[in-house]
Amino acid sequence: MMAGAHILHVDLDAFYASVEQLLDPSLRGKPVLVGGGVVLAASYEARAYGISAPMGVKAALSRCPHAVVVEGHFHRYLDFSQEVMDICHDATPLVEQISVDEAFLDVTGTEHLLGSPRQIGARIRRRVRDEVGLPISVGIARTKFLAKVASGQAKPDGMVEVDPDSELQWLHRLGVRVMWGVGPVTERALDDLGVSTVGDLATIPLPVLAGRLGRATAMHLHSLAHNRDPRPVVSRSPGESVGAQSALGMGTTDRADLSTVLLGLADRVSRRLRKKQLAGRTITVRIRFADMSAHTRAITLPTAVATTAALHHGGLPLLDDARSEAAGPITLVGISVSKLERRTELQLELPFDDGDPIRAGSLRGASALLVDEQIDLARARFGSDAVGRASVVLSSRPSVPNSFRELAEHD
DNA sequence: TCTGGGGTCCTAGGACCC
DNA sequence: TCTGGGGTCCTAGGACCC
Repeated sequence: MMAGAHILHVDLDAFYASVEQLLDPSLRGKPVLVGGGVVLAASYEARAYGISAPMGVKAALSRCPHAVVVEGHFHRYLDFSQEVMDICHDATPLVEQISVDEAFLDVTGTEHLLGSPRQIGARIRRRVRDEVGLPISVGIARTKFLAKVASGQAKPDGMVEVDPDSELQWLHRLGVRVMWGVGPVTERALDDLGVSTVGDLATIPLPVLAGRLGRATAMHLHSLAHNRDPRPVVSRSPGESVGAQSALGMGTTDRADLSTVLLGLADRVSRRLRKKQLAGRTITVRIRFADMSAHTRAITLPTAVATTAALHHGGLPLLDDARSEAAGPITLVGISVSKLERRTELQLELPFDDGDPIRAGSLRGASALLVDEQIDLARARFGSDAVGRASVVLSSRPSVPNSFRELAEHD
């Protein structure tokens, strides 16, 4: 990193749980769990009992019987997130949002205008607390890695600035789990090498590390342990895949049930693709058996697709194939689309009852709204399985009819 | 503690091309 | 009939993150 860079990492504390406490004052000061089967977020009051995501709610309640479990207002979370990101953008245009509740800010060179990084961080924390109502922690350092670790050390509701003159001393005393890229498996592998702190890690020669962890992981961790992190803060790319998945409780072996689940997921994914005006060439289906073993199948198509029917039609054979890996109930089904392309045209298949059961084709992309209206229209006419029936018709035909323009003209 | 839903990145092998 | 070295694309699995 160039000397003198000033990077902030901002991280909302227990985000979902904090929003719930904001929306319902009776939850404030209490242990709050957001989630259903598993804990998605736990308030700090709950964390004091050793609860953390993704622990099962039952297990969490056995540790803290008086914890309050709430389902969560997931649509609201995005709004709160956006308000916070807007505040960040007031400090610098160079904001890299890395998830719903975190971002990096590069404030290098804004000192004259806005004050020191510490003053900027303090102002962001104050504004988020006063204007949004949420606690947020801030880490300040010369690199993204150190800033991220610092915000972790600052939690909850604090701010930590890493002194540029003593970065290594500060970093090396910490446990390796603070590093991005070290999870349970890597932590165990490092433990076998006698490594428990970042300082320990820095003493291990790169070839030894690579032999144990693989080349890329080794180089990554080796660099970070030696405080080398040249990654710049960049405004976020559009994303590389869109997916949806659903856990099925006890699971099922029934193919019709699985097909229905897949259809629902395909519909969710296709709606999001259309909203972003994206389509993808690779469809990946993922399943899980009761023993948690996971299997995936993928296919890459010659052209990008974005419709429910196309995803369902493409994904069902993949699901069938993945199922052959083992016997027993499927406990999770997921589908995702990658190799995304920006679309100027949107595809659509709809069933009709005028003798010709289906028309399919493309529509000029500016009318994403129109497409959603068309699908809603089809649903209203044919019921919720309209798109499912369309896909059945499609699968019985060798090729997709290509005259949707007619449909657009019909309406 | 028996596990949600959204993602990213890496590895290894195979097919295929020149 | 047997065969190098380099590259790209694809697929399956796995680790990790929030």
